[in-house]
Amino acid sequence: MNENPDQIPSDLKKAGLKATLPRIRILNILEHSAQRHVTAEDVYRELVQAGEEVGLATVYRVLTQFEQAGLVIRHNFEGDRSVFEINQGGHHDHLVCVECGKVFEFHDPTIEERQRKVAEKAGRSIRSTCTAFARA
Amino acid sequence: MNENPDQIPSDLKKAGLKATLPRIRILNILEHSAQRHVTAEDVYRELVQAGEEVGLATVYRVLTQFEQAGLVIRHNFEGDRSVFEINQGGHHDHLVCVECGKVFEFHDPTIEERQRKVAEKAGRSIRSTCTAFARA
DNA sequence: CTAATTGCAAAAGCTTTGCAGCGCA
DNA sequence: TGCGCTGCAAAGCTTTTGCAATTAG
Repeated sequence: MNENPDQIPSDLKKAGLKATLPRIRILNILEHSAQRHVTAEDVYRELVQAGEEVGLATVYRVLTQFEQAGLVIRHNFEGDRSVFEINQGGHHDHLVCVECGKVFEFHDPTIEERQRKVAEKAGRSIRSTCTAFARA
Repeated sequence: MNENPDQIPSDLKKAGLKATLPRIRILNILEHSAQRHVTAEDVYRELVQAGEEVGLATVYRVLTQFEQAGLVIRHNFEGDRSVFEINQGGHHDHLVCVECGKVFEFHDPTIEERQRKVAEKAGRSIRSTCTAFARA
């Protein structure tokens, strides 16, 4: 969590990115968005509503850069669009309803530990998890 | 598992689908594909190579119908395309490498049971699971 | 025979890319 | 000032849809 807006520029620099206005605005939105998981379109809409002059392509580019820098995590829950979530370190699992798209989060140390071991056996580390569920 | 090709038509009928040639061929491919997880394009390619006259749109339509009928499970591992897997009942988890796209499967009763409980609390049931991992 | 199904081509989305101009360091 | 970044528009992809022709039951 980052409550100090003035620290955003240095966060960006640490990530090797110039502290440009679009990037600062977008990171700020990601940190304070009401919903934890947002689409590129969501971010774009917020920017436009705030009167910012930003193109959708820039939003996509910035989000991709943030992902590569480890600032955000990209999920493909629905398949037809990506959602982005700010990376605050704490690992957690996602439950996604395939009917309504709703996302629940939960954290289960036992599951996490067992998943970690399986990944380790493959010589890798976990990025994110998602369990699809439905009413059926 | 279904080793008898002649049973495919009845499987389709049970699912409320006419036993048309494209559907029979596609279900057959899903049952015998070398790789468990295939894209619509993969299926289409196999059909064409086998000399079948089938359109890609039909493959997508049939796979979607199969999904709704519970015959296959659709995953959105990569985000840029869906992969389909025949539903043989046994639940299992997926580990997907976000770098190379490789899919590993594993089954952990403890994880499964705990996931099931979380889903139950939300009044739903699990469809599929996916853990994204990478070398990082 | 009749309704369901298919193929083709076109459309629809989401996301990426090319390029000229602008802005941060 | 220089290189990186942005905006716009166009392209690229996967997936869906409209419609006339075909096929299963």
